[in-house]
Amino acid sequence: MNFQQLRSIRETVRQNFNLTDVANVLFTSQPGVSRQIRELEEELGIDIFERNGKRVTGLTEPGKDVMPIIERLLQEAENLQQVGQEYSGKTAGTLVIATTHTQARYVLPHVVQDFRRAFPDVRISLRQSSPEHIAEWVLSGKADIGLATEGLKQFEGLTSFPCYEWNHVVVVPNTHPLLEKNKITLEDLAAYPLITYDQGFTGRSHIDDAFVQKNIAPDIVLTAMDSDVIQQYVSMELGVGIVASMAAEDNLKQGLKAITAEHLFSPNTTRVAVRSGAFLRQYMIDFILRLAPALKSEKLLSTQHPTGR
Amino acid sequence: MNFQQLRSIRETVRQNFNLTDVANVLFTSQPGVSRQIRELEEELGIDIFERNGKRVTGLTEPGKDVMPIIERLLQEAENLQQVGQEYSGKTAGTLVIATTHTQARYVLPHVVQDFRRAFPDVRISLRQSSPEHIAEWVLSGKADIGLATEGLKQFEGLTSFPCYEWNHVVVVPNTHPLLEKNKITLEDLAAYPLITYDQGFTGRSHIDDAFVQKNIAPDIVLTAMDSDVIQQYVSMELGVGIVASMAAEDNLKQGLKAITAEHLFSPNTTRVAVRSGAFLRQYMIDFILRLAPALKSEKLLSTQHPTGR
DNA sequence: TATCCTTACGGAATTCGTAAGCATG
DNA sequence: CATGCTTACGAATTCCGTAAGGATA
Repeated sequence: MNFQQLRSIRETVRQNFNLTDVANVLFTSQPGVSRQIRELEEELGIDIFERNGKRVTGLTEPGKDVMPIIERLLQEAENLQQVGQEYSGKTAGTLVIATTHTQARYVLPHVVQDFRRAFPDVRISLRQSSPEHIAEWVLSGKADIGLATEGLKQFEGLTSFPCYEWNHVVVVPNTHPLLEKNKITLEDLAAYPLITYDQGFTGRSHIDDAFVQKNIAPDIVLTAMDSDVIQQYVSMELGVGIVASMAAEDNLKQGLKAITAEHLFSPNTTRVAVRSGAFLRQYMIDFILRLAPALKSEKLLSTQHPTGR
Repeated sequence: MNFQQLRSIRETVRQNFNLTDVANVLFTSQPGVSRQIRELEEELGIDIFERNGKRVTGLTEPGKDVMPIIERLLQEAENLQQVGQEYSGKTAGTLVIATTHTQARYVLPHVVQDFRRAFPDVRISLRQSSPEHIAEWVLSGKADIGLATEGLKQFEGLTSFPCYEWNHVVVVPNTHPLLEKNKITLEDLAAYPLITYDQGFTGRSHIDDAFVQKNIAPDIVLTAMDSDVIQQYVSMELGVGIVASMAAEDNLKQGLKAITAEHLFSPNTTRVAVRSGAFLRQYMIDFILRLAPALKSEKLLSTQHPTGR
C-alpha cells in the first residue's frame, strides 16, 4: 500500500472514473494509474471499481466502504505536511480562499491587506465561485478556507463559524419615488421590478423568505451573482436593486441611492468554513480570527482531530 | 512519504527510542530504520526526534504534534486492510482478545465456544494481562478487543460498552464459623484475614470502597491476580477469600463454600473495549455482541469514524 | 569497551513511461 | 474509429542490507 495508489484512487472518483484524466491531473501516465489501482485492489483482495468491459464506471460496494478511509488517509498525510511546514518554513506557505464575489470584493480586501502585512511570505489565492462549489472545494482540500453567507452551515465534513452580520439595502436611481417614503415596506418594493442576487447567493434566501412570509409575489426581473452587475442594471432603470449593505457602503455607483432595509429582511450571517479534521497552520488560524474576531482560537483548534494537537 | 517511514517512527516511540529494537520488531536492518526516519524528517523539514549526540532520546515539539497524525495514518491503513479482508476472505481472520484471568477463565470459554462454531476460520488469540495493559494493547492495535472489569471506562481513545454485571462472593473452608451467620456483614469479614484480587483487578476497587465507606480497615493478608490462586490459599486456611461470583459458580474448589456478598459490595460491570475509529470486521462485531447481548450493533458501528461506513 | 547510531556502497527489486494491443460505444 | 483501458518490456530509479566508522555511557 502506498500513497500514490491512494491518490490515484481518490482522483479516479473525482475525475468521474476517467483514468486518462486522472493521469493528467496527477502528472503521470495512464497505464501507471491503471496499475496503481489494480495493485491496491489486489493487495486488499477486493475490487474497488466497477468495470464495464475495459471501462471503469463506478464504485463497487467494498469501494464505497473503502473510499472514506482513503480520503482520511490522504487528509492526514496532508496534515503531516502542514505540520512540517508550520515548524520549518515558519511563515511561508499558501492560503487558498474559496469565496463569493461579495466577500471577495467588499470584505476580504481589508482583511487580506492586514494579513499580508503580518505574513508577507504567504501566497494568497482567491477562488470565486458559488456557495455549493465553495463547500466542495474546502471539503476536497482544494481550498483551505471557505467564506460565504449561504450553504456552509451544517455541511457534512465542514466546520464553520459565524464571521459577522450584515443586512440588505435597497438601491435605486437618484430620482426614484421610493426615496420619498421614510420607511419602505415589502409591499412598496413589490410594486417595482426587482433586481437581486441569484438563488443561493449572498443572503438571497432571506429575501425570498421575507416575501413568502407576507404572501407577496415579488417581480424579480433579473438576478446576478454580484452587486456590481446588479447596480449596473439598476442605474439603467431596469428595476430596484437589493444588495448587501457592504456593497452600498463601499462602492455605491454614481447616480444611485441606498435605502435601508434592515426592517424588511432578516440579517445575514457570513460564515467561514474549514474542513473538519484539517490541520490549520498558524497563519490560517490568524486569517480566520481576522474574519471572525469574536472567535476564540481554542474553538478553532477543536476543529482538528480530538487527539491531535 | 511512505508507510514504512511512518511505521518506523511509530515503532521508535513504542520501543523507547531504541532504533536497534525497532529494526528487530519491523524485521529490517537498523540502518534502514535510521534512514526511514531521516527521510521523513527531511521531507517534512522538521526533526521529529531529539538526539543526544548519536542517540535518539525523545520526541521534539514538532514530533509531539506529528505523532498523533502518524498514529491515525497507520490506523486508517490498517482499517483499509480490514475492509479488504472483510470483503474478500469473508470469514477468515484473526481475533486478538486482551483480557484478565477472570474473564478468560470463567466468562470467555462459553462465548469462545459459540463463536468458533459460527466462525470456524477465525483464529482466536487470548492475551492475559492487567487492565492497564489491556487498554494499552487495544489502543496500540495489538489487540482487537479488550475485556475487563476495571480500567477500560473513559480511557482516552477507547470506546467501551458494558457486558454484564456480577457480584463478589465470600469463599471459606467448609467448617468456617462465618457459615453460621445467615447474613454476614463487613464487620464480620474484617474479623478475619482476607485474601482477594490485586489492586486494579477484577472489581477490587469496589471491595476497597465498601470498607473505606464503613471506615473499616480490613486485614488483607494476600492478594493475587486470579481466583484459582485465591481459592488455593483459602483452602490452606490462610484467610477468607473474596472472589468474583463466576469463579465460585463455575469452579468452587473442593472443601470450600461460597457465601453471598451482594449486599456488601457494589456490583461490578465488566466492559468490552475497542479502539475508537477502528474498523470492526463482522466477526468482531459478532463476538462483541455475544459478550454484550444488550448492545445494539448500530451503537457499535458508531465507534468507527463518523463518516466511515 | 559495549551499545547505538550514521555513512558508504553495491546489488536487487521496484517503479514508471513508452509502445503496442484490444474492447467498446 | 475514436476513446479508454490493459499488457509488455526495458530503462531508471529507488530501496535495502552489509560493512565500516564514530560517538557515548
